Amino acid sequence: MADTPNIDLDAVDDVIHGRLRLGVMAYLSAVNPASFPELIDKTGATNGNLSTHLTKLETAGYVRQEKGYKGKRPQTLVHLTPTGRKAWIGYLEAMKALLGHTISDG
Amino acid sequence: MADTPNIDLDAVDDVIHGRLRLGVMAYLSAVNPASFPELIDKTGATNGNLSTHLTKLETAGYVRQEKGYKGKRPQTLVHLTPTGRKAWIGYLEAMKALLGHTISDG
DNA sequence: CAATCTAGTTTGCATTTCAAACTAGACAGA
DNA sequence: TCTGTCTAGTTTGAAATGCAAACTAGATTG
Repeated sequence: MADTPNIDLDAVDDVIHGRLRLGVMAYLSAVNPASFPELIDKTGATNGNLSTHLTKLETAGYVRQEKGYKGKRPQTLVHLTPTGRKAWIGYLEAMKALLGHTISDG
Repeated sequence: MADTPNIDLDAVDDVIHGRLRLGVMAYLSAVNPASFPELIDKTGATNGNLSTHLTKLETAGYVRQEKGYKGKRPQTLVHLTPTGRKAWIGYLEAMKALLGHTISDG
């Protein structure tokens, strides 16, 4: 049967899809909040790069950066927002739909 | 439970990960081969854009473009290569590992 | 008080992405 | 036949994105 798969790329949120941001979101979905150095460690990003991408996620409303102190040193805690979690779930669904087609492959 | 997830972004193949290329690969994983216009239709890409990305996938050895004729009109058939299918499977695994962390979320 | 370390931001270059403009042949009508 | 239009694709240049080097700022250490 030729029921061809529906490819809905618009459902794939580009803000999340970017490789590094995807890593950040995936990590935050399990560990929330996470510190800046922790994210560098886990994702392998440089600090400059991470900073840029966090700003992008923050602009989209997906994370919140809480600038505080750990002792006397500054420490940014990155929180996944409710909006961010919702977007993450949506992304998971979109990807599941997209990636699922191979499953029944012989 | 603080066993933090391992975020292996290097395992996420950038050639596949690009949004449009992801759509092409997903479609080809189910419908192989597919024609150029069919891919335009399914992914919503412009022809210029699709052309560029197919070249990229071809350079990576993931697809093969078979230029033939349907009647007298030219028709390019895009085939997923064995290498491409292998890469696709690898991509699926990488994403599964990355996206899986949320599953047990309450 | 000089050097170094942690934490993070700004900046500029390099790559990537995208669609508009173009090429080329097939068909349709006068 | 030759003019226009349609399908099928490629080239190209402008815009967005991604990345890490260079920089800022305060804390700690010798």
